[in-house]
This record gives sequence, structure tokens and C-alpha cells, in this order.
Amino acid sequence: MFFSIDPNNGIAIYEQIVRQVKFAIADGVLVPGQLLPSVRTLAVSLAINPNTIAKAFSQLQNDGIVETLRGRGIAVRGDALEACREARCSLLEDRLRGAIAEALHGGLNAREIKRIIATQLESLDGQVATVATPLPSTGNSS
Amino acid sequence: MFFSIDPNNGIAIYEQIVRQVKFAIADGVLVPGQLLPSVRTLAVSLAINPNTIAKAFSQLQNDGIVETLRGRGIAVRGDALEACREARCSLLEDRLRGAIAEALHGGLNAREIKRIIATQLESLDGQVATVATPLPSTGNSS
Amino acid sequence: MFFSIDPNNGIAIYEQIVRQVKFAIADGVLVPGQLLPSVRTLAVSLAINPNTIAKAFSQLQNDGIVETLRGRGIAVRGDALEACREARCSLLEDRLRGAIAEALHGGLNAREIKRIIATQLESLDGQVATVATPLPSTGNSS
Amino acid sequence: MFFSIDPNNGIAIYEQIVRQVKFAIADGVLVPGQLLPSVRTLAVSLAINPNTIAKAFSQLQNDGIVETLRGRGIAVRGDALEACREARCSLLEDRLRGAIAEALHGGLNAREIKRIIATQLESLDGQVATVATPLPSTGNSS
DNA sequence: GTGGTCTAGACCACC
DNA sequence: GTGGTCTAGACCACC
Repeated sequence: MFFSIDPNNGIAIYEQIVRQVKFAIADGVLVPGQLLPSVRTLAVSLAINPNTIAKAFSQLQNDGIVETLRGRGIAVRGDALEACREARCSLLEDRLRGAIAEALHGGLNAREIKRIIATQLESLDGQVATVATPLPSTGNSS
Repeated sequence: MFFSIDPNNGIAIYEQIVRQVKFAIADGVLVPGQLLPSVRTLAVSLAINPNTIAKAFSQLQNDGIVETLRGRGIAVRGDALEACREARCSLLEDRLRGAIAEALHGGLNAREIKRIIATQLESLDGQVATVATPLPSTGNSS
Repeated sequence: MFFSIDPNNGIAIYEQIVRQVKFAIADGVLVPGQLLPSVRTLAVSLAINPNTIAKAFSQLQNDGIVETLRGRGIAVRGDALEACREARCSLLEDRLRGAIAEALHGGLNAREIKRIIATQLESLDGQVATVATPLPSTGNSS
Repeated sequence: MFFSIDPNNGIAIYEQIVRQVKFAIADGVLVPGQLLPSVRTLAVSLAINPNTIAKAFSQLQNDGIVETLRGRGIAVRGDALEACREARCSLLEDRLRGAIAEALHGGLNAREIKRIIATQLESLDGQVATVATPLPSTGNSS
């Protein structure tokens, strides 16, 4: 499964799911027409109540990202890719901006922030390298 | 006032206050022995309910950062500086790490993340400079 | 209370609430800035689960009709009136159109439908006359 | 085929089929003794799951409108005409009454409702005429 | 099997 | 007091 939920990171669980579905579409992991994992399947595999999953999917439907096929499941809409790419950018930028703003406001200067970020990127990049960077020939991706 | 509260950034308001008090101490804006602004003063100036301020101060007391001086107010403890410096680092690192982790997990690679961060640093650094460090020549602002 | 819910009329309860809130705003019964009845209050007075009320209010927020004032309640937005007037028209027209289409398709002709409608209007109009037609000078309101 | 199903009009699909069968009988399009189209035929022509058709037919049997002729199919019962005429009236009246009640409750007065109805009758009557009344010489279909 | 709706009841943050 | 989120479990319509 391509979702990883942290129930204590301050972001509501259903919101984490909404974001990750959008990211997966933006990334091509979920393609237009494809069915999302079912509410019950996700609920079991993430150990989360089905209502919470349903709430996330309902919001994705409101956002025009998915559509329900009665009795069959919930599918990625044909026009979702572009919207998800834009959403991913703005969602991630917002979060990074918030974190950086707090760091600056909290008394760190740009150099210290950059050093922290570089450290985090190194340690985190390794963990997801096999998933997120399947192109070994990129050369200097960092 | 050195607090800036965003009621919609996902972090609880009382938690934002706790963090910013710790940052102010780590930064030397608040020094050991100094009284915090009163609950009422802060509530009015931030347009926030006094209960929320009180909850933040209560948590600061639990964290061993401040102490109540009966009849006088709430003061920064003598041993708070070191704890706040450590807390600042870990709090900010945690938040930055979370944001970066989501970005990597969401399909951005390190280069793209660095570009976004550089952009945010440029735009934010300018804004904060005028707000957070208004006294370039002061030397001993406390 | 200005809501009347029928749990068995085929329309979801939360959807009935959404419609009636919009109608109340369109009608001036709820005015911009005014707080909606609280979730708990409505739940008790309508004998409906609070979650169902909350779901309705959440959809009203998605529709841009209301906004939540943290800790105070949910208020009608300043720009809700026009949107609700338009929504009322289209929602009611859709439902009337559906009913008429079924009647025509089911073998009634326009004259029979008009007769039924006239009968219903007479009996129903009387019931709500004091609420819905406060203008005695209209002359031929029917 | 004399059925037109709208999967999104709020009425359950099987219920739409039940109603339309009754209307067809009331209208003489289906006569006592006549076989209904088979479950499979209807399922294909309406692009609906056979289970849904079967559920509708089962309810028609419970309502005493049709009977199963073993090995031959499902036929309109000899005494169905009168029951369907009554059912048609009450079903359509109920729906029209519901729509009108909501319109009155929602703040429209009888005059506005009548104007909407007249508009709908005009536009719908034309469309339905070509489908439901294949008699080009009728002249005054209302 | 699928999602949609609803009830019942809990905890949280904020006023 | 206020709304927001979450869990647990039920029933429905449709496939």
C-alpha cells in the first residue's frame, strides 16, 4: 500500500489520506480510471475506521478528483492528473513554507535552516530512494 | 509583541504559543527571571480567549520552562535557556523533517525540494528580517 | 425551529438540512452573520444524531454558505444570500421538474397534472399561509 | 423499451422500475396476462445489474401486481389494472405534493410555484410527446 | 463484493 | 458552552 498515516502528526487522518491520494495521482502511481483501494480494504490495512476513509474519499469527490462507480468502487477521474499536480505543489509548498517561517521566526538564520534541511534530506532520501527516485542515471539528484 | 498566531495552520493555538515562548527564550528575547506578558494582555493583543493562553502557560510550567511567582506573574526559570535551545532545535527539526518527508513521499526529489526551500527562504527571509530583528546595533536587547 | 425533517422521504437527512438552511437564508429567516442553531441543539430538537447535523453543516461550509467561528458557532457568510437564492430556485425547480416528468412519463397529461397541483397547493397553502404569505394585499396569490 | 432510469435522481433504481411498471400497466402499455421483459433483457437494455431488476420484480410480486409463470416468465396479473391506476395516482400525487410542500416551506408562494410548473410543463410536454404519445395527429395532448 | 448514510458515544481545541 | 475528528457498528442500494 502506498499510504503511510501518522495519527499524531497534527494533520487529521482523513486529510493525510486526501493529500496522499492526490500525491499518488500526481506521481502516476494512481492513473485516471483506476479504482482506489476499497474503503474496507484501506481501513483494515491502515488500521483506521472505515468512516474516516469514507470521509477522505468524500472530500476527494468534492474536490473533483475521483468519482464513484456505483457498486464497483471509486475511480480516479480522467481530468484529475493536472489538478493533482497543481495541488501537490501548493500543498507541499504551504507546509514547507510554514515550517521555514517558524524556523526563521524562532531565531534560526537561513544558513542554519539550510544545514538542517540538508541533513534531513540525506537521511530521508536514503529511505525512500528505491521508491521515489527510480532513475539511477540522474547524476546529482541532491 | 513577539508572537504571531495563525489559527488555521493546523497547529493548535496553545501549542503555537508554547513553541514561540520557548523560541523567544532560546533566542534571548525572554531571559531567565523575566515575567511573561500577563494572560489578559496576551489575550487582548492576540485576540484569543484567555483560557487558551492559560493552557499554554500551564504547559510551559509542566515543561519546567516557567514558574509562577505568587502575586507577581509567571517568570522564565533560571535553567530554561539550555532546555529551550534544545527544544527549539528538535521542534523545528521535527517540523522540517515532517514537511520534507511528505514532499519526498509525495514524489518530489531532493533537487525540487531544495529549489522550493530556496525560494521560500528568499521571500520569507526578507519579511522576517524587518520584524524579528529590528535592532541590528543593539547588542544586548535584554 | 424552522426545520422539518422527514427521515423516510428518500432524501438523506443531512441533505434535507442543507436544503432547508439554504432556503431559510434565501428567505431572510437566517441573515448573514447570524449563528446557525448549534449542532447539539439541533440534534436534540430534531431527534437526530449530532454527526448527521455536523455533516450537513460541513457541506454548507464546502458550499461557501457558512463559516465556523471557532468556539462560537457557525455563521451565515456575508455573501450567502445571493447564492442561496439561486440555489433555492434550481433545487426546487429540479425537484418539481422531476416529479412532473415522472407524471407525464407515467401517462398523465398536463391537464391532469395541473389539477393535482392545484389541489395540493390549496391544501398545503392553507397550512403554511401564515408563514409563507405574509402579504395580504397581493390580491391573487393563487 | 418504456423505461427511463436516472441513477442520480435520489429514487432507488429498483423503485424507479417498480413505479414505471405500474405506470405502464395503468396506462395500458402493459396489459393483464402480458409478460414483462425478462430480467436479462432489461438488465442489458438499461445497463443495470440483473440483481436490481430482480429486486424490482420481486417487489412487484409482493405488491400483487405480477405473478411468476413457471418456465414462461413474469406476467401482469388479471386484477392489476385497477390497483395500478390507484397506485399511479397516489405515487405521483405524493411526489408532487412533496415537491410543492418543499417549495412552499422554502419560501415560494403559490404564484411562483405555478409559474415554475407551467414552464416545466411546457418544456417537458414537448419532449415527452414524441416519446410517450406516438400519435402525430393528436393535436391537443393536454 | 462496493460506497453512502446514520446512530451512539468519545475526546480535543477553543470560547 | 462551541464545532471537528474519530471509533464502532448497523443497514441500504447496487454490482
